[in-house]
Amino acid sequence: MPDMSKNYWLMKSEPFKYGWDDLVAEEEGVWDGVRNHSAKLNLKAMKVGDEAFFYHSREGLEIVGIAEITVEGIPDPTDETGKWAAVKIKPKRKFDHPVTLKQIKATPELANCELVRLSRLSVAKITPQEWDIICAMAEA
DNA sequence: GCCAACGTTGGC
DNA sequence: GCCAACGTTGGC
Repeated sequence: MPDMSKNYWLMKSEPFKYGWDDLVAEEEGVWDGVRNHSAKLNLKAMKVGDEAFFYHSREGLEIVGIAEITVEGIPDPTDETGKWAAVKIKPKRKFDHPVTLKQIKATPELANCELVRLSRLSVAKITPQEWDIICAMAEA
């Protein structure tokens, strides 16, 4: 069951740039480099304790695990203008069975999620219902 | 590698 | 303030 007291997200990364294994190796990573205003709004809305799916884009095309927000609302260290935001995350759980984009698209309840609708958005919001469904798929 | 979707830029 | 051109992202 999803915890209604927190928000759920999906963060995309290209595994050859920064993948799940890199986050695990670092133990805690800064999620920076976002240069999209919609994604920035999502980043700013994140709270410590929120959970996020970690999605591999371009290669893999699957949700590989869950990360947790450890620090919220920090300035993006890669940004000199001070306009962009970042958060820190840590790996929480790796999925036994990664959930692929294909599976998500084939699931009617998930067909309207931001990941599918706004394919270019690097930080997407996930509803508690969608969260629940995807977690269940990762167990199967 | 191609192309669709979307954001940004710049001329008017 | 509009819109065409261009660049980037990301699925295929």
